[in-house]
Amino acid sequence: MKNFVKVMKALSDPSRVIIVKMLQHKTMCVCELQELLGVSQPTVSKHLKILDEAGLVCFQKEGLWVNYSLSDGKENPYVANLLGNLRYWLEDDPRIAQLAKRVPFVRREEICQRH
Amino acid sequence: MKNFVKVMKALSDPSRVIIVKMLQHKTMCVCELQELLGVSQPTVSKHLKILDEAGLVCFQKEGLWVNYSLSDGKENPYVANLLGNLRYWLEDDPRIAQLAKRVPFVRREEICQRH
DNA sequence: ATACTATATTCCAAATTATGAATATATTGA
DNA sequence: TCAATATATTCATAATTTGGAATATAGTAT
Repeated sequence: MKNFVKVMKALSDPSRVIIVKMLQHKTMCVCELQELLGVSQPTVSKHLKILDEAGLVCFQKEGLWVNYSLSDGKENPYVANLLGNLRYWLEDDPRIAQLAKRVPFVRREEICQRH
Repeated sequence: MKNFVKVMKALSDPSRVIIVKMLQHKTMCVCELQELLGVSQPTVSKHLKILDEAGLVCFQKEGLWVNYSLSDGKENPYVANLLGNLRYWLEDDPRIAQLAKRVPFVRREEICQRH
């Protein structure tokens, strides 16, 4: 129950749903997501932590960058099912469709100082 | 997006998840659910309203009683999918398993004054 | 070591949510 | 019409959540 509710809660916030939908297109670091969503860096970090703790995303450190990607959901049936369905769900959402178009052009080299 | 988040939010609360799991077994009125969950009547009513507005449950009035049952989810893909999966999910949750055993013995005639 | 920078965490205020007591509503039966 | 009752709503309060400013942490390069 606790685990199920944690996954539902994680997907109960539009910003986090958008993060998930964007990560379907590309693994991204915090600053790329920040640029895309237009919110503060701590806000993105906190959303990512909630998604991580629900098992929806995972991350890999690469120097100063932390690359976030979608979890494969192997150890969590709720995650596997929802991430699978979210490939199709919300594709017609205006905001998501609009942001998705920008994903290929969001590049950390152009956002961050160090590169 | 709004609709998706509404469904996720509705399933983000343990009490509401329990209500859904109990309604898998039997259509029940408010007082039966109240008795089963052990919370106040207004609390049950409000949880049911949230579930109703998310499209997860529907109700039918029968005199003073209002019978709640699971929605068929026909007009909502998120609802259809989640209610379908919830037939299997959480079956091994201790609290849910324990409450489910009591469902057949919760009868409005023994709870309510009027019958 | 030191300066720099991407990310995480802390702290706080505003917004939202959950709960129950009190009250209102609606249906029934006399 | 009036009393009784199942459910819904209102109101107040405590708990949780969200977002950003400020700060801490960790990795990099000089």
